[in-house]
Amino acid sequence: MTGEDEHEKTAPVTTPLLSPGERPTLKTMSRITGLAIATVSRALSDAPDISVETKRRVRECADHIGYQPNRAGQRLRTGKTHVVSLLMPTEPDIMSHTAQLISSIASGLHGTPYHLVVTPYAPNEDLMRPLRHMIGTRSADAVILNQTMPKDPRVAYLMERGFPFATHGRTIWADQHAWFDFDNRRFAELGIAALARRGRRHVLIVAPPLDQLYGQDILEGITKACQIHGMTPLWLKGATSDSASKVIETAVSAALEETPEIDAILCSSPMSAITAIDTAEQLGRVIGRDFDAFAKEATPLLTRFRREALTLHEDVAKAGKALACAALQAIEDPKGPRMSGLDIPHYQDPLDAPSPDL
Amino acid sequence: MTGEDEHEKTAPVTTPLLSPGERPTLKTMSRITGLAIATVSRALSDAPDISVETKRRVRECADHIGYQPNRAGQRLRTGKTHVVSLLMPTEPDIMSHTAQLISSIASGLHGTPYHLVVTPYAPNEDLMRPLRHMIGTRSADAVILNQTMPKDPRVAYLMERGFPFATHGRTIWADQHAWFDFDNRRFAELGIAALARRGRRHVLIVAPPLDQLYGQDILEGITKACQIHGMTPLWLKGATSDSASKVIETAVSAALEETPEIDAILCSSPMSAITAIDTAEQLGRVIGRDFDAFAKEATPLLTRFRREALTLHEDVAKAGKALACAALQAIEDPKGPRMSGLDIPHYQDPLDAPSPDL
DNA sequence: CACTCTATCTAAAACGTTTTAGTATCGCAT
DNA sequence: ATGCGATACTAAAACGTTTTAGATAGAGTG
Repeated sequence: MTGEDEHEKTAPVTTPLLSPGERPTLKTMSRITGLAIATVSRALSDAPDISVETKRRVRECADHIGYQPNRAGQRLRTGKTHVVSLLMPTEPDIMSHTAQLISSIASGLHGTPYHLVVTPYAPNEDLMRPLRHMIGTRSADAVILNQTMPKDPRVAYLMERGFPFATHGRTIWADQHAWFDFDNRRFAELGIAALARRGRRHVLIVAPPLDQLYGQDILEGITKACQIHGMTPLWLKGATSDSASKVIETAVSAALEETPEIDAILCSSPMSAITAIDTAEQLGRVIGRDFDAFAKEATPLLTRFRREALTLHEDVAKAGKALACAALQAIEDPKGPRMSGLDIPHYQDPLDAPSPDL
Repeated sequence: MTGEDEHEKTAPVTTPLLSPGERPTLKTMSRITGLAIATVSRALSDAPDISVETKRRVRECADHIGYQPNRAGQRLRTGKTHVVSLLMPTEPDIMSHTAQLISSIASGLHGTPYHLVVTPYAPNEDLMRPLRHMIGTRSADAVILNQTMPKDPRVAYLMERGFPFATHGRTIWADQHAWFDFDNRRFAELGIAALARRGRRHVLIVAPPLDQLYGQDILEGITKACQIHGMTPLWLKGATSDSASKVIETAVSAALEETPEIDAILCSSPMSAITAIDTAEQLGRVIGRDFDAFAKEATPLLTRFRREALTLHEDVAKAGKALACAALQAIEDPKGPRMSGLDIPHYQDPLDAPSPDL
């Protein structure tokens, strides 16, 4: 506390407590404190036959060097895995994006000795905490992140530590790490094109939040496609595609009244599309007649609830497989080439489809 | 092959290969084959300096006693955890039942040394395989099952082995193991009561599949409640609540034409409810005027898409927490009291609610 | 025969932890 | 002095695996 590292004579040339790459273990602390490994262990587990002073010292040392017990050692010794397993059928039912992603990543790991641990964190929580804990306890060989932001601090942290990982969604460092993403620029182009084909000219855009890279891609794709197809984009104000449905409703309602010539809606999420369509219909507009709507969806939500809507399927299962594969590859060769890919969407326009039997 | 255990003199009084509770390890096989542990290990990993004959013998022995490597040992030695971690935000968005369950179980484990591994399996796959593998490799201390059937063979297996577990949904052995379930009998009663209050008399029941216990509860609940409220239940034929929407559509359509006096629909899933409502409306009936619909849902699907429908919320997050807790308790004391609980639903009828501002 | 080579196997160490059995020290009653 | 019982610590074993550095033996070579 009193002196920094200014003059060396005060400190009795302590051997460096922790050599650079060394992971702190009980042995490390035993060396530092001069106590036996057993004593250190028992001190940390608050055993009754360790003096309070020793416990204090050990705990201080542990805090200082950032000791976290090695799970494998504990497991081997105690026979406890500290794992609870949830068996889950991979049903092709209406699983949300997340569930489907989990399921397909785990499936992608099938046949390898790896399995998938799910670590949820509250949205308002420190993003880094679960990551630090995972790396600290060495409880995984790789990590998969989703909902990555352009300058995601987690990605920066992982790259800096050289820890294997893959992201669902790109970052600004996309050329330096493994990722998988959906080609949202293409999605935007396909959407605008499909709406233009139906003779629509004024499209209301329910845009995604712009803090993730895909939002910007959609923005650019739409802008470009609108120029090509001679359409006028109208960006929804005051709401994004993941706003609460009430908020979207209000915003769409206002937009439609302000700009009555709107004859198309393009949404980046099925939920917002449903809300937008409902709102338009409540204002007396009929889908398919007065306007058309285009949106992407990971699970057949819109397809089922609003058959009139034009939908583009986002293949989450494919993303899961790819991410599993990328994670394995990153483990195998952390310095090696990074697997990544854009999933180019394919849109089959109902106009071109063989007429359904309805 | 030639002789069974008829006369003992043929076999040179082999010590029992595997004592009763013993888990086969490399040491076991070393003892059996007379080879060194190292040799056994290297034979299994197909090392180049082991003779083919030895490899054959070792592999045979391994198959015979059902050897599966201990993950903790491997992890400790190699430093590889064989875990890939997926970081997942616990967003309160429209997560499906499954995703929400996963998320809440994992949250329930927060603060304990346990974490959640998700093991998906294909619906057509052998139900027991993932379970056997998990127990075989000792890769978990407890398991949580969902979608349990009344006589679920997995439950029988786990009880027989004395392996800690908890189920989402009851079985016929519910008094002997930890479980958490939703009170579907009560759901049925509440639904019938709510429909009766609206003056409905002929209710079409889109029943759940009856291979799970909850289906039978709903059945009984409805039967009893209909008697009390003087309602006539009409069981949908040819489809259950998890049939494909086309199937439900056809069945509901047929039912409505055959029995025009139907003025209510009760569904055990939101998806089937949406389909049923749509079908009824396509036949010219208006919800709220000509009929009412009641369904339960885990995520606000129906609530968002069909606000006129009456919905009962099934609290999956609560189930997740309870299951996590039950699993931990089962680990702690496998012989101890089993935690279990019925989640009694509470229904707030919109008729009683303070009038909304719409 | 001695020497080297190769093929096959083994002993032992190591990973990090927890726990068992024990040692040393001291005060205190015999 | 001797024995006894705490108290506070430690040495060593064990968990199951993989890997390193030999060991053994037989074959081929000079």
